[in-house]
Amino acid sequence: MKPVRTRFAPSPTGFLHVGGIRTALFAWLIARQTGGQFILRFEDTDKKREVAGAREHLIRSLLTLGLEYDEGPDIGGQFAPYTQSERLSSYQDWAQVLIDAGKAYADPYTPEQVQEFREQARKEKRPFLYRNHRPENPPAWDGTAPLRFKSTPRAYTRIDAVMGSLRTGPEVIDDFVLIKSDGYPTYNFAHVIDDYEMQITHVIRGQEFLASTPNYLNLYEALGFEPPIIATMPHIMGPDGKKKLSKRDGAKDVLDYVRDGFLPEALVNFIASLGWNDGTEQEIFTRAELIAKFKIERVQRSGARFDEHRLQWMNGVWIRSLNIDELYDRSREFWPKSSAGYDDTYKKRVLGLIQERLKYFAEIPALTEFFFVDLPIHMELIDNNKQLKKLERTELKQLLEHAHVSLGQSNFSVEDLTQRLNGLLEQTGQKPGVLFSLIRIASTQAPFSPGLADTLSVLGPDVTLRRISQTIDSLL
RNA sequence: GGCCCCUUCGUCUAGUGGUCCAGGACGUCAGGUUCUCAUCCUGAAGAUCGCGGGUUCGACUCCCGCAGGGGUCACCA
Repeated sequence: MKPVRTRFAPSPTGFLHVGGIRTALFAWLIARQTGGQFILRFEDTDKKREVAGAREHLIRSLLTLGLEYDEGPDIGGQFAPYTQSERLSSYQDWAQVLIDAGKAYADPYTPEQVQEFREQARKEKRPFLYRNHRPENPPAWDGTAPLRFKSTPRAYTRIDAVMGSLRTGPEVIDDFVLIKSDGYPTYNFAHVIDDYEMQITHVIRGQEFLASTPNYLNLYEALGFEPPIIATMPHIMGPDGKKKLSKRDGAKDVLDYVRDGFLPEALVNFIASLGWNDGTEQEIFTRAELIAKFKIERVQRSGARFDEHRLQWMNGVWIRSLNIDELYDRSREFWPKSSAGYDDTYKKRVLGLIQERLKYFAEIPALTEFFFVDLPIHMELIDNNKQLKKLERTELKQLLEHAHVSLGQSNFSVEDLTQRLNGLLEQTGQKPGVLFSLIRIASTQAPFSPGLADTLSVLGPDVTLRRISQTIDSLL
């Protein structure tokens, strides 16, 4: 058995969205579960479309999600280089092989002429096939004209690891361009050569390549290469469920999710579960479980819609699974400016209180602000509270004064606070819905907060009593 | 238009002839957990399995049509 080698081969034309990441993830999983290699290759044969910084961005996206590769443009490897623009001589050599075998020829037409053929076909509502115009005696290829593949049209029945058995007729086979007039190979040619030379065993790619795969098969035959196992992934759809998720339609960069405080393990879990499951009712998978359980045959053939709600839920599950030290470590850069003067111990206590309500780290400032600064008095929190608005201001004031006295004697441990809070309930004869709401609002001025005793304990006596006093004053 | 792929609750999905008048999860709604938000627990609503034919004692599951959606038909990948 040949060692498994999979690859992810993006073109450096932009960022990586969830669709791209999923392809990379599945390729990575296959490599990891078989002890094989995962290779990164840049397909940069279209100079016009290249975006500055895209290479670094792509690499960072993969590494951030933990999809580390064994060979790649920046780290090299046995089959370096891993950037197509640096492999031109390879393509030249194989092009020559094809020319010598009578399997490639120079395209004698001008782009305008080819365009005309195309228009004509379109007008006749027929698919465009270049080979209908294949020249009888093409000139020798001097590198200035496109080099075309001389195809041998035939039907194919093939097995796609995801799509299953696929059948196409000879009408889909055409003489596609191998080498462009600018000297660069097309994707169609370059990837076949590279996959062969890099000994790639599994090609995992998006559905947009499904239609051209028979052409690649034809080229593999002409070159005498054994084709790799091919797995074609359905597209991930945008929110409308129709179009494939694309950058134009607001598909987000995966790194944007990381920037918003989504955990890589949650992102990986979520992306894997878009179109794949292990047949059980398990939803949460660790990286190790994915490696152990992933099966390309179980990947869904239909496109899946990207549901951010579900991602948030899953991220929350992952956040809750972390111990407090690790959670704190991972959330460091998300704390509000106002927390700067507070030490790690304090912030960890705060984090412990909000852990179960966090969906992603970018919510931390909104959830924790009142632990660091006094929020302005929000009287409408009282006025809009359906229990509190029934009471006179003097009554509210009295309740807070009682609380101030009792809490003033507390050591502010959670136990003591709980006891005193319960004591106040008896003393005032009020229901928790009234008393606790009031104290909670007075001491936080926030629309919501963690449990009262926990919150007060973290806030401490100085802050708690000061804020209660301030609220009393503003009730006058 | 040709060719190819797809089609189960709003969403992600389980399901490979009978155990499915279809199961789980997210979301939604209701109730509970001494206050809010969240977590957690319980419960509810939610899919005549795209439609129509067939095969079969029996079909979500097999076959054939149709419809809808998507992809592709570049010197882009």
